[in-house]
Amino acid sequence: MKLEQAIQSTNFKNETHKAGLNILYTAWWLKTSFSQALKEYGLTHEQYNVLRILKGKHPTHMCVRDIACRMIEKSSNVPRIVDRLEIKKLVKRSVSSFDKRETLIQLTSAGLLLLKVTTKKADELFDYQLCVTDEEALLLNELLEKIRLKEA
Amino acid sequence: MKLEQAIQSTNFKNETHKAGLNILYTAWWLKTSFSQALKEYGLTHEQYNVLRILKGKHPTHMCVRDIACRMIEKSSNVPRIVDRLEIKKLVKRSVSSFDKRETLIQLTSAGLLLLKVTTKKADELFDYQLCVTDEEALLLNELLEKIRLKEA
DNA sequence: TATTAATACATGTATATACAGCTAAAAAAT
DNA sequence: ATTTTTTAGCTGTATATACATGTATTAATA
Repeated sequence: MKLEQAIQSTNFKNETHKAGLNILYTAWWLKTSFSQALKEYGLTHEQYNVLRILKGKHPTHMCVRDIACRMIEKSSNVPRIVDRLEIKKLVKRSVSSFDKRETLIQLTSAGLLLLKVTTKKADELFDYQLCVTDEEALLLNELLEKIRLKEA
Repeated sequence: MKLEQAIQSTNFKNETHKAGLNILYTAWWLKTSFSQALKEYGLTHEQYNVLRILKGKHPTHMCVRDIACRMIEKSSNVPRIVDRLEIKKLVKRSVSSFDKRETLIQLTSAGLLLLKVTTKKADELFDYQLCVTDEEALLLNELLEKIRLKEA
């Protein structure tokens, strides 16, 4: 669907302005598809993101700060997301003995198992849902990284 | 900043997978910059979006459903966003005489004035912040619309 | 016409974002 | 060694998303 149909608007200030809205809309669309796929496993895409990040270090734990700086949305409230995951027994909290301020988070075996299933599902979704060739994806990545040049 | 730095990850399944994450991250970055700019006017970007949509029909009113289908994020809860705008006296609610189920929303003069100021600011931000040429923006738009081909 | 279905919006709940403030612990400074 | 500053994570509040349900009104149907 063209952006014009999606948001029922035709007068964009210029092509760059339209690109901004197009990025926002595409992100919403992608996030929604993704959330749908995770729904049957009782995970939100933020919870899934935290589990994925933890898997990168498994079986070692990670502190909250290290998880936070790997999140796609930097203003995510990681302690609260971990709360939800802990209730579902997908992760385990412990206090660091090196630095008692730090909370260490670790995947449980249930978390690891659920992650295995959902990762397969999520990867399939990405491959199926995103209609671009590798070359186009590469070009898209270059353009997105260029558009963000004025990043703080 | 490269995506790899932004989310401290290097092993993407493939270029398309990376593009998906890149879109999500870029959208977050853009939304954040945008919200920052609107902050001094006490508006969230969703509230701004509703005001912009209303302006398209001003001085005529619009019903909630028509606003909703023009929102970038389709699952936005428009009645609640209108609540906030109404408290700030930026919009006015009234009941349709044709169909008493419909709530009609209209910009107030205060809303119109605030929109004038914030639109200038927002447009400047877009032009300044997004580092692409018109040709690149056009290409980006084509790629984003292609990637969404499997849209429901 | 009376009943049923559909529509428009409001409202409730769980989760998340955005951001400020708090507490405890560690690091730095005096 | 004591005080101050910084850091890490938790908690509170306002707003938003995602989704389900409720209520009034209109449209459709028997």
